[in-house]
Amino acid sequence: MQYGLRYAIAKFAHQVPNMSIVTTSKDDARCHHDQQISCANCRLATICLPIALESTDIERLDDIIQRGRPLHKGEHVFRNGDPFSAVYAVRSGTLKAYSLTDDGREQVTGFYFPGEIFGMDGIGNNQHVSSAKALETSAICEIPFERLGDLSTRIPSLQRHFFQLMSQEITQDQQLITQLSKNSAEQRIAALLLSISARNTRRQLSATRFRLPMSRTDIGNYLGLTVETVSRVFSRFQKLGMLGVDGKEITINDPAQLRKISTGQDTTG
Amino acid sequence: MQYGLRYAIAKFAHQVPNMSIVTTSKDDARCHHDQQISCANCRLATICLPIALESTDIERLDDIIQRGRPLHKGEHVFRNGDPFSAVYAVRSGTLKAYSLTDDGREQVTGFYFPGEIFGMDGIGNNQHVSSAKALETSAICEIPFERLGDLSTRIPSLQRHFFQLMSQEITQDQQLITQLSKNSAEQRIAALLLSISARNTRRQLSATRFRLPMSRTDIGNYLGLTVETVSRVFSRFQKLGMLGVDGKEITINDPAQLRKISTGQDTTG
DNA sequence: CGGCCGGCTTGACCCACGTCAATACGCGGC
DNA sequence: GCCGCGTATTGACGTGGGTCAAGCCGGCCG
Repeated sequence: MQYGLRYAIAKFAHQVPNMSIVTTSKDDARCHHDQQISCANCRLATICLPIALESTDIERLDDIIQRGRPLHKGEHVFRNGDPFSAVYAVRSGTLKAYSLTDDGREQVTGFYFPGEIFGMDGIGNNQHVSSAKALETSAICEIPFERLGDLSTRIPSLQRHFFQLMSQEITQDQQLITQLSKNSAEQRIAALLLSISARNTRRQLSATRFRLPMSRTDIGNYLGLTVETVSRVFSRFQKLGMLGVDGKEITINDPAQLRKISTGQDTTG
Repeated sequence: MQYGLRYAIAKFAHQVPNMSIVTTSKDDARCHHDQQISCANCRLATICLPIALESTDIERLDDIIQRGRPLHKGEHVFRNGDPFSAVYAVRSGTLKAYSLTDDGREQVTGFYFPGEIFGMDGIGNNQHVSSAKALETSAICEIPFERLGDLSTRIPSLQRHFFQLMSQEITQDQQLITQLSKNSAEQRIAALLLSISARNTRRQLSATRFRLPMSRTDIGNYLGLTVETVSRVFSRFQKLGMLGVDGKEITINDPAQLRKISTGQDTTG
């Protein structure tokens, strides 16, 4: 009940991080107030906080960010209807955001990787209109919004940064809208794989080999497709040689071809 | 070239207005700096600016908002790629936002009615990632973002208001995503009609009789459907008696039934 | 080690919606 | 009033991906 929790193992972090950092371990969980982990030395900060802040400003930011223990797979950060009090940054692991339709079905609205920020949907009416849960063991930073607002009035670049974050979320949503309304199953899946690949690159991970943290069902749900279709497209891509698929382990053999497909410039019948 | 224009006939305005106000007339167009139209006396302000501001604060806001002449049907406010410098509020008329896919097709991402704010997509990377054009003769208010940011640091409630606006845009986009990925043509169209009806209500216009400002093509594009499907659904709804359709003039005869359809609770075969 | 359960794959079938095409409507211009 | 063109309607037909129904694989627990 209540919120999910406020499990922030470390400090700030945001839109696509730098490095996967140590995976959430017990050691991290022990971190406390005086720990070495802070925005100032977080390796995700270059992505999460790409703004020039005075070190005193970073300290102020550090002060408001909450820590906590790691989330286990399936645990919620917040649920639809919870009062809104904070936005969150992924430090490690992966989360998904989703909402429920009136008839109770789930709609996945996004996947969040280390360095990315989520939970901004709740600002509008002071309560979350979606839920967020961990797809695997994850660690997050909680950024209380009220205090962030206060801080923003004193640090204009921080305010601008948050406007940018929200604007990016809007842009992403609109890209998904275009996908859903115009593109075929193959195009959507190619685009998602490329998106994950790009986000890995920014975290300095491999762009061509990675493990999908989400299930086929989640992928289908996110892209407006059924599990069966997702599975079939994966098989087709593999058969064509552009993709290696071994369960959740993905190898992109032919990024160029994948890009062609995603943009509809594919010539291969 | 350049921006579209910066045609703001009046002052502020935002998320769904209060009243349709005088339609854009030559008289409005003559309004100048010292004119009676300001945020303080704009009838849309209760919707556009639902925050308590000191009158001195309203004056400051007034000072930064640009005026201009009305836009004609088809004119752009901004285009994809234009540098971002302002957000806009609809004062009268209707506009659509859209982007182009890589292969040049249009994707309508939203319709904007009097009192609603648009153009926030550009904040993220300082340039617009969509275009906005007038569907009919319209008047808008331009709110230079840089100065708005400065002002927000001095008026915290204004900052919060803009965070809320952007959050609402995110929520709306996510609702559309759900529509596109889960709902049938009939459900999507029923939902759009109800949305327009609700927005009319907030402007104190009729909830059951109105003129659609956009073409069937735009509706289809927005909802991820073809013109033909839109037309067929309209005909079907009319045949079933729940809707009166006369070109762009719409009469909702059975809102309850429409609501049932939009939420998938329809029983009628 | 074996059995169970949840997630994934594959096949056969079907239907909502897209495509193509013909026709009708409505509005502005002359 | 008539012409012309863009927008809307309607019909006939095809298909991408949904639905239903079997398997299958792999991890976990006893």
